[in-house]
Amino acid sequence: MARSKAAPACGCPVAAFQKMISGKYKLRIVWDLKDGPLRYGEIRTGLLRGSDGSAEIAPRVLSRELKALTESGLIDRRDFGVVPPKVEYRLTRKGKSFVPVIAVIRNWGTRHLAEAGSGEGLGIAAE
Amino acid sequence: MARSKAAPACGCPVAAFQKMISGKYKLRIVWDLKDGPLRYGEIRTGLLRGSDGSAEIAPRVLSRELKALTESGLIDRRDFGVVPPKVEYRLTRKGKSFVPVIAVIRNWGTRHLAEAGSGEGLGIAAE
DNA sequence: CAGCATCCTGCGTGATACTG
DNA sequence: CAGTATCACGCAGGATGCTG
Repeated sequence: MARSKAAPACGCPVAAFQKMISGKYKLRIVWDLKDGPLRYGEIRTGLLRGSDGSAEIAPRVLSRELKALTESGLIDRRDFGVVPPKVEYRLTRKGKSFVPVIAVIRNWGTRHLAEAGSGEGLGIAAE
Repeated sequence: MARSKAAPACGCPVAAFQKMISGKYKLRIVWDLKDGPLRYGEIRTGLLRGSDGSAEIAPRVLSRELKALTESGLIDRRDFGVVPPKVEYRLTRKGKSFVPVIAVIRNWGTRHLAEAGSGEGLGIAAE
């Protein structure tokens, strides 16, 4: 099965998936975005909940994750271009279709890892 | 830093999930194991299919992934202790419960990433 | 407020050689 | 056959400081 040329060698959706969500925050970001658009700062704040409180997220990191997600087509960047900068990130259609997948993961994790509901409030996988 | 606490701070199953499958081959390994136990060499060979043919997998890497998966409780190591070494790896109960999750991932990936049918044959998410 | 520029570090990953 | 040992490298990711 000669593969195309530039086509990544993965050959398996799983590899692409792993690459797409590589990074500590990507899944969290998508998940947090499921309830609606969020601003940069809101995402950042949301990421801090449930994490080690002491660790602030480097802008560089978050920025990169956001950009990667955008280029992956999971989220969409909306720049309002106003004086006090305002940028919102929202899920694309593709991103929304990905939410259930994360739900499955969370569900499994909750059952088999028993990682405590904790920080999330209670919006675990119930909705 | 200081993440060796008993109670992980993540607060979210997703983080644990990511950590558990961190590594390029872990998901592939579990997936390949779904059809039954495999020996070290078989896993290695199986991993090469669909990958860049040129890249051999370093034993050190595979070994570590296997060990990590074992410690994660997803797979079980069975050493026959015979002269020509023979070791089989098989999914644990937990590992088997994880297969459907991978199936969902593969399913999503196949639809939204259209990453080619892969070399997996076609037993995508059907079983 | 929402980023980008720069430096630095740990570890995941690959390659090679050796052993039980 | 099934690993372990060692060396080296690239990149994710954290910490600061600065800008439009």
